[in-house]
Amino acid sequence: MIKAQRGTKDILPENILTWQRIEKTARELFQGANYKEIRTPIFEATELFKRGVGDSTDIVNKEMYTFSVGGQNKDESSITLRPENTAGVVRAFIEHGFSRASVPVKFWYFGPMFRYERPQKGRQRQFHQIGVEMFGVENPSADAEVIALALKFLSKMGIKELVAEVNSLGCPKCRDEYKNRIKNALKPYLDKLCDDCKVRYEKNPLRMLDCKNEGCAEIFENEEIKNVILADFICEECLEHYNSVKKYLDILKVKYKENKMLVRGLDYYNRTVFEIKSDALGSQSAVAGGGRYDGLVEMLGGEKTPAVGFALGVERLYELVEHQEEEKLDYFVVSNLQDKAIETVQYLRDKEKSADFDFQNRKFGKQLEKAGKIAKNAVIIGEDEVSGGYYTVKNLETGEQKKLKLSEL
RNA sequence: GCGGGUGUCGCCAAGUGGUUAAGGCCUCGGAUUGUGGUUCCGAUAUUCGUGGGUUCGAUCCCCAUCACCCGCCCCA
Repeated sequence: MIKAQRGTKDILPENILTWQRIEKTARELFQGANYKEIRTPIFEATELFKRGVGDSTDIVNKEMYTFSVGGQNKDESSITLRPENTAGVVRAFIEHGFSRASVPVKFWYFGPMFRYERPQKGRQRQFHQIGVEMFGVENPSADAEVIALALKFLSKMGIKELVAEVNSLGCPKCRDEYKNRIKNALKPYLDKLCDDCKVRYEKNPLRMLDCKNEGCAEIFENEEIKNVILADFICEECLEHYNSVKKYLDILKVKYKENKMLVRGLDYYNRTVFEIKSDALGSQSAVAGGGRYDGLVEMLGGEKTPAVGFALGVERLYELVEHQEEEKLDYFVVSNLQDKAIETVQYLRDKEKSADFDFQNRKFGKQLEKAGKIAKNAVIIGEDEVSGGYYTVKNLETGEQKKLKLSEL
């Protein structure tokens, strides 16, 4: 038997209502905030993600669905199922000349992403993200709007008491200096670090900071090291930007917590980064995450354009929201006169009522039993009704019956 | 990629080395050829994730494999 591929899931009718509610809430909220929906392709040139997401990230190194199709030149034909959507949106932004559009350019999206990982709770190989991207605004009010929007969306979905964790990674310049200071401080302990951290030490020292390895954590607890880590390293401009973000968050009454250890795993972030977590999710606790990526548009060949955005994991959100029951049909037509039944159902549907009938023409009692399970009302059509020129409508909750004309249904 | 756990009908779930693998829900049929959601009766797993092995015999023992779950890593 052929089964759904590992790490993929069918979204069944019994679950679809919640998905639709998520999508509807997103559309209304984001469009109301002047974000336009954008739908970009599921696959892109592999090169886009290598440059965009970053060569040193796990996503690019071991989690991409990459394959070649046709063509002789492998570089040209190598495509990848998108592991995230910021790179694709940036590509579209550049390709369609949005840098000429009036600032800010604001997009939102909803769609499947693909990462080849070991599946777990809150982690699938095909998963869905909802996200927003805002281009062209360096002002910290943009960062605050995006963070507030993420929280607003979650609260509209009925999830309260979530707190955003925020941090600033500084700009490339001050961050490099910070990296060097951390490397210098940790140099004497290099041997004691875990293997992963030894690699990170060279490639991306900042990512050592959220290492879960006990040995490493112990080293970072060391007074001297801790001081270096926790020291404010960001430059004047970055600090001013960060402080303004926090000021705007206060104005927006957004609850947030500063977390200096917060480092995002994608290379394109600078300055503001944030994450929204829930402890109801187990070890995959981040529902949403994002930040500023002022260098990405230029890196992908566009004009230098500041940008900020977030992405939210729909499957993780799904775990947190309350699910609603399927709504009952307005009418179920109960009749052993099939001609009448199918005709009446059509009539009801034309009047924008939800309606169905028994295609099997089962016994009256069985039809009514089924009606009781899936509909609010039964429309009964038998010999009496046909000869009398009326329809019997039975309210299936109260048991009350009425004789009505067709136009009164 | 590395550790730990699980795998019996669509769903939940008992079970034991030996003739027919409990039960509940759902579904279907009947009691009831025009009035349901209560009740009663009946039907539905040549089969116990898959493939091997041990054994006179295995759902229950062993090995492998796959899938799922929980951690690590990383991310949404």
